[in-house]
Amino acid sequence: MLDERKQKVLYAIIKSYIESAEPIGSRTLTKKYQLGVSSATIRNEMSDLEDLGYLMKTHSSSGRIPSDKAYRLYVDELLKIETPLVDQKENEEIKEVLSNESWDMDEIIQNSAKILSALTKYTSIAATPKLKNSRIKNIQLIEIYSMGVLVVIVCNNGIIKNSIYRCDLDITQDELNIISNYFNKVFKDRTMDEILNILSLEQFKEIYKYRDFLKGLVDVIQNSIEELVEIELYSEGLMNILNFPEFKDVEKAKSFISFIEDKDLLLNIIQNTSMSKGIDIIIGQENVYSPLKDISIITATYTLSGRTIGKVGLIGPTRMDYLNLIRTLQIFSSHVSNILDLGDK
Amino acid sequence: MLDERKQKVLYAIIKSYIESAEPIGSRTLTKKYQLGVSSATIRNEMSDLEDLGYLMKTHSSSGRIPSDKAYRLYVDELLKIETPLVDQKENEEIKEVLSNESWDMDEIIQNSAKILSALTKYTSIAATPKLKNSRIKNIQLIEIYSMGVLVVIVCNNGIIKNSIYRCDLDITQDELNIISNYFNKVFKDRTMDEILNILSLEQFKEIYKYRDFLKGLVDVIQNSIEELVEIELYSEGLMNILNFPEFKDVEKAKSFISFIEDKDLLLNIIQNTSMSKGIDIIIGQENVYSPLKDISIITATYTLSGRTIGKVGLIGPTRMDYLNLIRTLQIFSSHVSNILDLGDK
DNA sequence: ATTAGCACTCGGACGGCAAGAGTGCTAACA
DNA sequence: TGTTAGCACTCTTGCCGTCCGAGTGCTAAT
Repeated sequence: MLDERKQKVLYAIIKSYIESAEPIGSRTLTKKYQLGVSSATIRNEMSDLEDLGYLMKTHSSSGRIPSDKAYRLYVDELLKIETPLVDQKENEEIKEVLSNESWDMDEIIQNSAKILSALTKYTSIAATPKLKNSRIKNIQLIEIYSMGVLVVIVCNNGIIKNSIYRCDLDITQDELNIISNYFNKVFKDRTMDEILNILSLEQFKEIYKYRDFLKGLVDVIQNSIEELVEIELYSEGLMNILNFPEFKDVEKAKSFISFIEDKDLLLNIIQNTSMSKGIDIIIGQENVYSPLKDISIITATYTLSGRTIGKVGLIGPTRMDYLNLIRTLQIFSSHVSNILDLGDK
Repeated sequence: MLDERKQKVLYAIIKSYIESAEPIGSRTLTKKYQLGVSSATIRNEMSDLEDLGYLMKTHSSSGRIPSDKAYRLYVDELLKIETPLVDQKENEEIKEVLSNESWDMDEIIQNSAKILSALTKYTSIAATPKLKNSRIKNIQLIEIYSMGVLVVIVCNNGIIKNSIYRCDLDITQDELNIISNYFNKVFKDRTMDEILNILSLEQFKEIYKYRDFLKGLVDVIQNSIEELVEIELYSEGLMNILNFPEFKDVEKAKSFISFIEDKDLLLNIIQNTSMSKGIDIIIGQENVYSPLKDISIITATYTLSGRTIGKVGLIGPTRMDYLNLIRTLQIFSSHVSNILDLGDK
């Protein structure tokens, strides 16, 4: 464990580096922060901190920059503070901005990413919920003249999915109602996963006379459910990273961007963080994906009726502004959860 | 009008510059292309072309680069060729890639932008149709237990919009059917614009007993239609721009990006191009928006049953590969139109 | 344990210099 | 008269040496 002065020095360096992105030396540090000792003393402390693995030099006579280990110490400290110092103004702002939302869950999540990146000036990501375990609330078939049948699936969490079943068969709305009533009986309170498993023509023996019609319909429903179960990943504010000096080199920027655009990889990484409630942070090389050993990812979960169903996060250089981002993300995820719960009432 | 040799020289310079982004000198030009004369002659021709406004120098002893006027001459020539040399392979490729599409028009347009940027490595944009003049085909109200009423609006061009009307009022599905039948009667064959104008409670005197219920419903319908009438602009492949040497300077890249992100401005610019069928090109300073005097925009229209309803385009440096992009865009827009017409059958 | 002082080390900015690519002009040529 | 070879001149780019400032690490004094 670091003694008090070492920690004070380390935090000062971290803060300075987060601010300026420049290595900092002992003399500048003493001028910027009141540390109560001379630059020579700081010099010794810095040397010790380097031996302990918290600081690094970019070259033999440069100032020091924090290592991943230092950031880890720093954020763990930040996360210990249970109730974050909620900035009332920011709180209201987020609430305000989120409140003009529609009730469509997909839209809420996607917009969340947009708002978050606009608010923080970082790149944001948001993953839609895994719907494996959500249930079908209602399924409706509606005749649309000359086009076919509109299939509307409503889930218990407010998600609505519709698709068109194009068919030439003559079928009346009354008959469609019979079929959809039957579906509702069979699907009632089953999870998506269960439905995918049992979905086949044999299930519908009792309405066998519609089998020609059902044949195609079952496919349409299956496709719809598969799309619902799929996790979607949105990212916004990609461009924000161009404002960070560490990405002024276009090649670096490009590699960052192709990383973000590889949704599968990204999804994998954030799904692997703990699904427990709260903030999760991956710093630099803690990330298994080596090409991007100098970016950090902060994620928060959002919940629906208490269950964790998705994630929202921010990505930036390891030097990111953890203090403020953690706070923003905490406020944000709780507001999103509230809105989702409201939609589910 | 330019004599044949001048034109030949000019086109060689244009092609070379499109390829390499480097100013080219007389000697290099003669080595690269068989022009049949010596570099000194070319030198004279280049000097003439500069006087005519087709070429520019980056500094007093540099090679020449084409001016906007030169590109204009060049693309006008290209556009004169009525039937483009359709590359059969590319044709098939685009067809293939587009064929896996859903029937949702919004999705088709958005995916078109994605595919186009992936195919060309340029930044693409696509504008959804103006639906002012499309008509409502069908409107349905569906009860969703404990959530309210699902409002489904189907347009004659296959677009479907649904929204939830949250209300606590007790109303049966039979009553909902009465209301939606009434709506269908009133709205039948009216355009969106017309409906927006007449939409008010007074219209529904005959079903006055539902007025409490209708009060909120009318708002929901109005919002839905307003969203349908709005033009949406998608852009994809923003990052592709970073591959062009002219944007290796991060500041330039940022200004390009903020231009693309200003959807209103962009929409304005592409809406102002002629709505006639075919390809439209804005080169450099032809664009009224001065901050980006060195980018070009190529747009093509797509149609639904013969009527032009939207645009799709590509954006890049003025030095963009007009020849191939025009061809790709032509093939592309005709395929998209085909798919839309199919969905409308 | 702390601090002042000093020698030493880098990176970055600046200036000069040579090489390379290009131009414009002139004079000779077919 | 149009074309070409030749030459002087220009401008960019990369390279090299130098200088300066910010930093470190060590030693000796407090």
